Amino acid sequence: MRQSQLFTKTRREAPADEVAKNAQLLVRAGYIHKEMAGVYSYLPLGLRTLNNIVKIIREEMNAIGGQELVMTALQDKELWSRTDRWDDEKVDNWFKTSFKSGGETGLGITHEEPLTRIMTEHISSYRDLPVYAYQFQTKFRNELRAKSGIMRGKEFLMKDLYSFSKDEAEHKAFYEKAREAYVKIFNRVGLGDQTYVTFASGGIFSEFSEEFQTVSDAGEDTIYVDESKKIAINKEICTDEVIAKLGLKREKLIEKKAIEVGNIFNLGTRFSEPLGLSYTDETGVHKPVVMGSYGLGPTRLMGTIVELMADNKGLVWPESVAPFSVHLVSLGKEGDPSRRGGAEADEISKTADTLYDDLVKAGVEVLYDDRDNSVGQKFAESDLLGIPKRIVVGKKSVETGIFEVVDRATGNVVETPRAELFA
RNA sequence: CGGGGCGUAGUAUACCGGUAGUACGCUUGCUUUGGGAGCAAGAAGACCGAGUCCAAUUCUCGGCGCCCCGACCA
Repeated sequence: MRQSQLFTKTRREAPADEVAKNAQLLVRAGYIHKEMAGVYSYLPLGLRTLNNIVKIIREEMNAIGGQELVMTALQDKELWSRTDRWDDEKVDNWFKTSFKSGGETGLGITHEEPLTRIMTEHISSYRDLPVYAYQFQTKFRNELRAKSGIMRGKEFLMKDLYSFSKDEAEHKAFYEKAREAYVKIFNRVGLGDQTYVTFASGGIFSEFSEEFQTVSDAGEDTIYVDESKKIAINKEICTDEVIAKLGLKREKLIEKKAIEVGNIFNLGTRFSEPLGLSYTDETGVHKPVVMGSYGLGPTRLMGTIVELMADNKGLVWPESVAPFSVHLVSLGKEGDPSRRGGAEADEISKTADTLYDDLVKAGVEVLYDDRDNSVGQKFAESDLLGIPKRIVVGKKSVETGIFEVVDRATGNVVETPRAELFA
């Protein structure tokens, strides 16, 4: 894409109403727009980044047998009443509204209920199980206080997968696969080293749930990490009893701040029983389906990547999620060759144009800064945008066919012959 | 929800009970071009409502919005 066509602009200064690093940089770089407190729009660069994250998650969910669907945002009050999760006393962050025709509805905070009901129409025999279904959907949570930029909003994208299994053993087996899939996802987006499987409260569902916590001072959670075993315990439940149960030693645990980037809940029959999701086993006996839920927020993940990787010049994206893989920066200017320096500038511009076309033809995702701005501004903006590789087209490139390739993360510069740019 | 703070051009900010200033950005022209360029000219602003006052962007009250600390986060 030509940058002259990109409608978003960068800003030199951070917005006054943001404190979180992720929001400051994403707004400055034109990736997102704040609509209201805790409510953000994703602009072209932000959406491309988010879509890349979604794509990675989708691939890993499909790899473990997940079937993608999408459910509604509007929720059926009657359904949620059956599991006792409609009452504001029980769940306090609903956005509720009413139909003109009468009756109440709410915007989905999670989707155990609707999916369980859907499954009652499709699951009736042991032959129908197991089933793994997931979606990417905007969730709405009426948080009293949004904070931390895109990491804790009132409206946010969530991948939620639900598993439906015959029994505990089958559930457990999938649970292990889902955990492995999560590990792969965090590795692929570059957070693997700092992300820990963390034991936390199972809430109303079970003794423990598992969280994936990425160590960061921007986090809201406190966890105790055993670095050698690569697992952690959430502070909420970190008692001597729990430590012993998990086979850990208090002396080896280190306190860290962390961001919860994913979680897995054992749901048991918490939803299948009240909603009547059961199957007939081989012997003709009716049994409730055993469920699990597996959440992962792509938008929060995007914020977490910013928090961990950005530097004092701006965003830094790993190749796997970057909105473009190459930022082609032309130092030339299309123009009148008869003017002083004009011929040279025009040559540079033409060289860059041709390189852009060839890169696009080769299938490279490239953002081409073809604008007529000062060099300093172009480089500063390029740093802010955080695209992993920058190819600079200058005088030298025209004369020698050698291009400067700058690695955004390390700042390393490599003089590269044209042919190798396509490698 | 408890406590605190703040609402001034697109953005970031200053001052002031009497004509609202600066920087970036934007427009036009000329110059400039390897790290957010220079000169000149220009467009653009007081969240909403009520009150006090000769006069309110400024003071008071209410509303709305935003931020921070805490609480909450199935």
